Amino acid sequence: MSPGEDGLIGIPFPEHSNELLSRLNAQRRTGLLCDLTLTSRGARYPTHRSVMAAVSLYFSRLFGAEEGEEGEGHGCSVCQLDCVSPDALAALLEFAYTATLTIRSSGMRDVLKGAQLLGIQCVADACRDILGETETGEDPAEEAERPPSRREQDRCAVAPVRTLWRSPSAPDTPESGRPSGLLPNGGSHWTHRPEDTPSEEEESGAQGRATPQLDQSQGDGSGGGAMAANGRKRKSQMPQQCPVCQKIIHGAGKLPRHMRTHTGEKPFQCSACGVRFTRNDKLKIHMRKHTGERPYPCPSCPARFLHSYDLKNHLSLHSGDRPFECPLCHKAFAREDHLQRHRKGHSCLELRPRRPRRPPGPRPPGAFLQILEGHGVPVPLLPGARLPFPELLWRMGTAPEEAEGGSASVTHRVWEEDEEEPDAAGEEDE
DNA sequence: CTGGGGAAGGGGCCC
DNA sequence: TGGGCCCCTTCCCCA
Repeated sequence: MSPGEDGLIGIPFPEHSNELLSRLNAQRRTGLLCDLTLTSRGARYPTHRSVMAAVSLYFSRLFGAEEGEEGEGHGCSVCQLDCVSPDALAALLEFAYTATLTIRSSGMRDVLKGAQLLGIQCVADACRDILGETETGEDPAEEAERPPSRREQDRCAVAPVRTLWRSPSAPDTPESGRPSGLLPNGGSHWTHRPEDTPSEEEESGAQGRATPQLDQSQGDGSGGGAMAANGRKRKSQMPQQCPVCQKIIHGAGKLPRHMRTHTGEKPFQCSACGVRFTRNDKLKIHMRKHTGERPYPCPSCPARFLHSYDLKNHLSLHSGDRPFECPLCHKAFAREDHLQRHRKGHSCLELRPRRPRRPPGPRPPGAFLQILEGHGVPVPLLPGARLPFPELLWRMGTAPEEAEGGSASVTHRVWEEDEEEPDAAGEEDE
């Protein structure tokens, strides 16, 4: 920079946000600087007010309202949230500090409920997507935007809530400005508890539990790690179910890799250009661009390629092979994805002739949802059936009812026996 | 619309 | 069981 050009220089530290969150999480786990304790049915979760206010609209408003009041202490507060199950609360806290929501499929609904109550919209949206739900009767955005009502909190409590419990020392202050359903307790203790749950004082033995329970046991089998009791050798490629999208991940050690597709975590950074990747092998391939390495030479010409599949595509040009032919217009393509793209176009849809019906009989398991991606063929669903993440299920290649625990509420067929078979069905049997 | 490059994500195999 | 490596499919983007 020349003298006189006193411009601002922005130096990015892409790791900063991750490190910051990681250190806050470490503080939470050790209780360091925690100024807020959330409790749920005996479980205690030390946390930080600032973090909760940042992640939760509910706490944002709660602490915002408190900010304006005088005489309210800012020491260590306790907020009793019996209307959110302990596991769901733990998962939401873990999300707040790690940007990763790790839950069992069986607990999805509790987490959704908790996220709605606490105004953590992104989590609520994700849970609703996975559950295939839409907000019933209300605008989802508005639902997540407003703090939970007293009625909602009552509805979600484990035991029926008849009265709001409050400490005898709690002053008789009006509730205006404070999230409904919570009452102050000495300025720093809000509670909303069922009558039959122990009070904080009674539950002094309850220890803080700030970590999700997923890693403790997968007794419900959703983790796919169950070992046969007969001593038979463990299957080496035990499939595991993603707790977020319910997808079955095949291959030992592949679940953490898959989970990064949800978290967006990209721990592998290119030392040359700073680009980050979710996987080490992708970074390795990327590095070839910097090193100039092209390990896949064409035997017929000087061309060299970064990827083996690039070479494969290239070789088809030499050979002239176009093995992928459109069944409608009979145009041939060297690449399957180009054929798929072609078939998605309108031209073939319009010219599409009626194809013979598939003979009756069982369909291959992998044939389920592929037609969804086909030529705009209407998908006959059973009445009331919904299809969450259709593209996901389509990728899975399994019927929802075949997927373990995933989208269990989705029961539908793709076609009726009397209906015309979609084009893609001819390719399913591969 | 097509050809080609590249990225993303999943599965198989191996250690 | 986790991770590395490789191959594959699919999708996106650009010319």
